[in-house]
Formats: sequence, structure tokens, C-alpha cells
Amino acid sequence: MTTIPQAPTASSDQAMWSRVLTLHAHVERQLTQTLQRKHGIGLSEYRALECLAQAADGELRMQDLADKVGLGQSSVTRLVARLNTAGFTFRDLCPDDKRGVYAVITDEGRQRYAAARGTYGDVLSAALNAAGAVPELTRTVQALRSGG
Amino acid sequence: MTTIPQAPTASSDQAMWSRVLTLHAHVERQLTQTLQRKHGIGLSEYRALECLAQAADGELRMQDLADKVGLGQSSVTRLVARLNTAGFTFRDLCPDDKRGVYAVITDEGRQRYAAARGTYGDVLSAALNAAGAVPELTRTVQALRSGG
DNA sequence: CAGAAGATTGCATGAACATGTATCTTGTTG
DNA sequence: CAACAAGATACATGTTCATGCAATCTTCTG
Repeated sequence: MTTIPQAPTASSDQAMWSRVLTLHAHVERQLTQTLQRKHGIGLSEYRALECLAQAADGELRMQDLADKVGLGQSSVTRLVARLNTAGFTFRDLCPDDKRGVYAVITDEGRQRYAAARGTYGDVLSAALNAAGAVPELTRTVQALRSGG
Repeated sequence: MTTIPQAPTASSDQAMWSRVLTLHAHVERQLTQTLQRKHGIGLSEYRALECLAQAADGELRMQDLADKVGLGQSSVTRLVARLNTAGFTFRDLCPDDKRGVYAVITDEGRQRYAAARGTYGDVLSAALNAAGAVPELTRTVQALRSGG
């Protein structure tokens, strides 16, 4: 049986998005709770650390970090402030543009990220499996894992 | 070229979920801003009105509503309080279990929902199209629209 | 079986916190 | 200097967690 191309309708988009929202809520809740409980960090903190750990020299401009983690600019100012307080990052002024600020990950930040990373992957996969077992979400999870 | 079945790995799950998050952030931001600007309601309010409008007799127990909109119980208490203040719902005591409370949608609530519904569908589809045009997200959007 | 003790359920409320919008400060550039 | 860019901050809003309270259910006892 082949897939028949079908123009997406506003209605089918809404039904699809509704399932995405359900999936998103479930998975993010699992991740939030487990990361907080086992590693003492929130989801935004974790994702910021991930971005920084993977960035060249472990540093990113504030606005770049905002784009990567999907938050607004002001939220990232405070997010980085929390990471600084925790000792996971420090702020560094951009030498050639004194308006600019780099958030730079510390060794301690990398260690916490490394410690949390395994948990994150495990919980994510488990949450996706659990969601995939719900009839309503089975096809959504399958579609995402296959081609998404 | 056929699709080769592949067990999902923790790593592929993470890459997939990262794209879902990006998509989610973009789409929800569009919806939030447009609904707020054109109809003066937030996303949670809109979704609660939708659940209530589609429920039998236009009413739901608080906890049922919480499950449907993907929020915690206390969040829904406050959400319904906002809807009440706006005149979109009212609270009704459950006759056979005096602990229980129904949130009931009003005519005004149905009207606001009807007015916002078109906007919601339009913005959603437009946002999905826009996201689908981003190389990183093309396959994700396609997968969701096809089978998800 | 009546009745009370304890557990559970359904929701409300207060405090802490994260986020978005608007605005302000500072630095850059034409 | 005017216009703009990068961040920081003030304020309002929304969310969660912990807790409180009342109604209901369960279980045990006499």
C-alpha cells in the first residue's frame, strides 16, 4: 500500500497539532521532573548547557543562545544568570563589540551536562515509548521516529 | 528507494525531539501572539474553550479539563477563574459529589471561540508551512502531516 | 449493621519562579 | 548626531509546588 499524496487541510492540521501538543506536554513533563529530581536542573538550563557544550569554544552570544533554546532574549539573560550562580557558566565580554556578551560554559557546567545527558536520553526514549503505546499517539510517534 | 525499518536509538530520538521542540516553539509563538492580538485570549484559554465547546452540555469537571489541556490541576483552577471573569464560563457545583465542580461554557464563550477558531486554523497552517520551508524541519512537518 | 478513624479525592490558595513585552542603557555605525 | 543593535531590567502574567480544606470512600470495631 502506497501513500496517497494529500493536501493538508486546516482541519487535519489542527487534529495533527493537537496530538503533537499532547505528546509534547507528556514528554516535557517527564523530562522536567526527572532532570530536576536527579540533577537539580530545569529543562531550559539543560538545553542551554547542551548548546554551549556543543558550541565552538563552549561559548555563544546571548541572542544566539536565545534562538537555539527557543526563548526570548530577556529570558536568556536570566537563564544565564541562573547558570552563572550555579557555577555552570560565566559571562565574557565580546572584545570587538562591547555591547556583546558571551555565555561561556565552565568545566563544572560540562560535567553537569555530561551527567544529565544520559538521563535525558533515557527518559526521552522511555516517554516516547510510553506515548507510542497510547492509541491516539501511536502513529504520531511512529511518523516522527521514521521520518521526522 | 524504500524505507528501511530501524530501531529508534536514544541518539536519534534526541535529534528528532530537538526538531519537534523547534517546531513547537515557532508554531506556539505564532498562535499565542495572533490569538492575543486579534481576539484578546491566550492559548490556554482558547484550548479550554475548545474543550468545553465540544464537551457534552458544554461542561467538564475541572480535573478532566486539566487532562485535556495538558495543565496541572491548580493551573486550571486559575485558568477557569480567568474565563469566569471574562464571562466565557461559569462554575457549577456537581450535585452528586459536592467536592466536584463543573466549568460550563457560556454563549459568550462559544461566540469568542467561534470567532477565534478560524484564526487559529489559519495561523496554524501558515506556521506549519513556514516551518516546512526551513530545511531542518521540512521532513518533520511532512512526516506529521502525512501520518502523524 | 452502625459508626468512627483514617485514607483518598477534588479543588482552592499562597509562595516561588519562569517567561514575555515594553522600555532603558550602552555601544556602534553611517 | 541620528539610527540602530545587544543586553539588562521593570512589570505583568501564567505555571508549578506545597499545602489546606471539605467531601467521600474504606476499613475496622463493637
